[in-house]
Amino acid sequence: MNFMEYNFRAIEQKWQTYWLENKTYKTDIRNDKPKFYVLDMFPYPSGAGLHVGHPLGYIASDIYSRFKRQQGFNVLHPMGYDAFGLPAEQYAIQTGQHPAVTTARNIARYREQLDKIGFCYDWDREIRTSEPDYYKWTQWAFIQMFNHYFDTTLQKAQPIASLVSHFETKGTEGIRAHCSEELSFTADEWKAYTEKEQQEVLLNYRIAYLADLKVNWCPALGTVLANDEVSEGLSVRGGHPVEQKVMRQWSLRVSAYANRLVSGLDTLEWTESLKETQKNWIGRSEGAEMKFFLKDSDVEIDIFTTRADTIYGVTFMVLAPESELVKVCTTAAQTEEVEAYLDWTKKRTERERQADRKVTGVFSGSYAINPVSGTEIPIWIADYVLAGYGTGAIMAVPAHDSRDYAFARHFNLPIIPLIEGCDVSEESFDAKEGILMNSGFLNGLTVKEAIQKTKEYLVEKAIGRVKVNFRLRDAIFSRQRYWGEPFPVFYKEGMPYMLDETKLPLVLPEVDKYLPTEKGEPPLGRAANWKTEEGYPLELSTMPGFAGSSAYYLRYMDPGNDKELVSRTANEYWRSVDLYIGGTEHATGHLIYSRFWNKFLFDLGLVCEEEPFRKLINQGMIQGRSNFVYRIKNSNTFVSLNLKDQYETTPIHVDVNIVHNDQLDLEQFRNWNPEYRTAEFILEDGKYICGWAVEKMSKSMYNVVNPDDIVERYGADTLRLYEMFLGPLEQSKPWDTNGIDGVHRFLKRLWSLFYRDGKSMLNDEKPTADELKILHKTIKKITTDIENFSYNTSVSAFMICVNELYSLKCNKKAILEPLVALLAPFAPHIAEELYHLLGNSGTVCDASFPKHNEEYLVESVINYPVSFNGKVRFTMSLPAALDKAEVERIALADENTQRFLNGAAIKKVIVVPGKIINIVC
RNA sequence: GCCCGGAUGGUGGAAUGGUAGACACGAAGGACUUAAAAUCCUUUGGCCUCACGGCUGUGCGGGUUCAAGUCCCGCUUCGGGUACCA
Repeated sequence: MNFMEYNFRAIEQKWQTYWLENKTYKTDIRNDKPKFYVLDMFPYPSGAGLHVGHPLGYIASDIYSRFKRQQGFNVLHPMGYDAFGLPAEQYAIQTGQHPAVTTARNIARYREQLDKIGFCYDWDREIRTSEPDYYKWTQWAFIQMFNHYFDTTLQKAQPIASLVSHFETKGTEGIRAHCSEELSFTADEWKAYTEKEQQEVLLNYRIAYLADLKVNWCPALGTVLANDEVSEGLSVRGGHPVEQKVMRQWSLRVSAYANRLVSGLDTLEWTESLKETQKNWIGRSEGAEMKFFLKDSDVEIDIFTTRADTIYGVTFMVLAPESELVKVCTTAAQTEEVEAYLDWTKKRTERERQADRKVTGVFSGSYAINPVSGTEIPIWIADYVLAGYGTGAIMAVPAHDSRDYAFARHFNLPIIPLIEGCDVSEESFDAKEGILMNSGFLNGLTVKEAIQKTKEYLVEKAIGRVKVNFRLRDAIFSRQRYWGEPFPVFYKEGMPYMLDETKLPLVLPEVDKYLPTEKGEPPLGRAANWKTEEGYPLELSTMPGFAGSSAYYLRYMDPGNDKELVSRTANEYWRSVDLYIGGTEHATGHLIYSRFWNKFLFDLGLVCEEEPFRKLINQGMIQGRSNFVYRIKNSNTFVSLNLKDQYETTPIHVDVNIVHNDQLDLEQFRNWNPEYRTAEFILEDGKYICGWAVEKMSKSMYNVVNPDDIVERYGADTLRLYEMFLGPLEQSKPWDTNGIDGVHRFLKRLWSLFYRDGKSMLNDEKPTADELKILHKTIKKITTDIENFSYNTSVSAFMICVNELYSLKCNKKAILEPLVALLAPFAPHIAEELYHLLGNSGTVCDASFPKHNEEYLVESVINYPVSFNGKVRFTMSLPAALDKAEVERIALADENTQRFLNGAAIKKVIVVPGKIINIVC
């Protein structure tokens, strides 16, 4: 097939068909090649389809995959769908349409859009989390978590059976297991427990466990949510209010892995900011746990503090309203007041509590004794102390903690400063610096020394211990929804049991409606025969969104395996993801859960790498760029941007797809909306220029750009190059179609080096030194740019290269052939066409990636800028071979130098060979 | 509040401490064309100058250096994350 001009539609269609028919992107284990695993965060297939923001990361990973393949790696680059989720279910509730139907339709649409962009995915490995043969392994992993506990000494998961045998011989003595609550019983007591009691005890240790928890309940969605699915008291999906509620729910003991989740970060090539986000979320803090005693009683109140050094400044204690000690500490006289306060706090939603930071609290009536100073201090109850963190009780040091300070001021409690020279008359002194005073044996020490000394003292006197606390909470794993993985769980006497693995997958049943039952049970309560063969009822909740995405990268290694999640052979070959590209929004959700899940499987010896994602790149968000027209008040007349100030106008969003380079297509505008059929315009220079603003990309702003439309108009290669040209990959930027003509022009110009006026321009002439220099400079630049994910500068390097070859009228195969191989990762369609035009067969995907030759890059002459006191005045060309002294001598002798010196004395001359000459005078 | 990023022409952006503004868009002028599109050529940070050329310039104020967009200190401001976490 010959093309008169760059006919991208025909070219792209031709090669997409070829790649499909020849299974160009099929991947298998190849022991003769090193592997490389490139992964995109798989999408949730929403009804809206892809907009131009979605492919940004996919294009970046595609370029890298193709690059690695051309360098001789066996590249695994799969794609699939995170197909369970709320939107399909909400849609089902409204329409009665089964979520599987909408999901399948959306996937088909996604696939069609993805195919048009020419990605090198191995679609034979596609997975969908909502397919039973996939979620079988999600259910299977859950069973393993149920059957294991976390040994805190070994810092790894162990079979629950070994815990049971320990209980049988020694009870809880010497148990080092991560648990919800510290238990204590003997072997005999254990044996005396009923089956039900034993099961209840074991739930306290299991990695997947059922417990009564204070959860985030979202009434509008009718389900509980994990902490990362709630932001500022509202659900992340939908923005509905969330309240706190105690419910019996499945949870994953993610917190057991907190230590390893923090330390593992050091082994990863992630950005510092992402590691920092995870560290903050996990929230490791080193401190001390300390025992206070209730006055005249042996009731013990444990507190956690990171400022053990401030012990002499404790002037009161505070309990969280939910603390079990509240009842114990409340005196008869205070009961009424305390109960009124508890009632009030219970009614407050999380959102109200966060929005309204008024100081509130109530005195319990009791006093505690400071274990170090022996001072008597009042015990208060206040909701600024959280039940879920530390021990739910604090020692308050108003002089050195701003929250305690506000509280002390409000209730007129004493404030004792402990740092020499600090001023606490207006605010607390929170900094961890200074010299201690008013602090008994700690006086004269620095804060750091005092913290250490206090910790030693606590241990010595047995009134406390060194403790590391984590902010990370266990992940709530139940959702009261339909469209998710069913739990492989049945109930016997109210206790949960796992289905036998041979019964997996437990397939999601049909229901008549996707709503809770009349009794308020989740939708699965509507399913007929939702019980085991033996008649035991099955779990009614389903798993959350992150369940299916937690181990999907493993499944891609061996997607068809019906015996195992992944075979040992496949896992040992592909190991872990070498490059993972996706958005930062998953920093505290998916990326924590996946790491946890993988570490658990690693502990069981089922996967060979402890960390799933070695290198991770976050592509920036593509924001919308909206266009506006300006309607003159009370008329149907629109005035162009630069004339609008002469009138009283209202800005109106206009569909960006009928605006080109900020110029409105008047005809399309009139047809866009019947209201504008009769619109009149006041133009500038015969054009209507629109205003613009950067906003979120959304339908209501009419700024959604569909990649299909871009492909239709310019071709996939232009879309790919343009998305990369837009700016640095990791930076957020607005989508702005202005400028796309530039990269399209580049491809046309490249084409014209090969083919012009209907005939081939190619020749076999020997390249000149200049041409070789252009080529090799480009090879070098592109190679380092790809390795640094600096794709925007790659595209400009290609433009420079083609512009230079164009002005040299270079149509030599010897230059153009390597150039095509170099461009192939970025613009595979045109590269494939040109590769064949050059007489090659097979696919450009296997053309080896060119290597630059430094010999061609040697400069013989250098254009030295000569500056005086750092200010450049003129340049001079000198042979590159000259050494420092010679350059200096020639430069000083130059008449220009004498002119700019103008008689001044030279103090110093700096010569950086190959760079610059600077004369100080 | 705390943590992490940014701030460079009309616009997107380039620049291992070494000629700021590469590359591209837009704009202006020109060639070709009946015209448009496409293509090609020229100019394009600001100010002064007929010109040669000069001055100025990377959010603000200091500093280090022969030399700072780049390093250090102090601010302003815009994003993102996170929060009564003791």
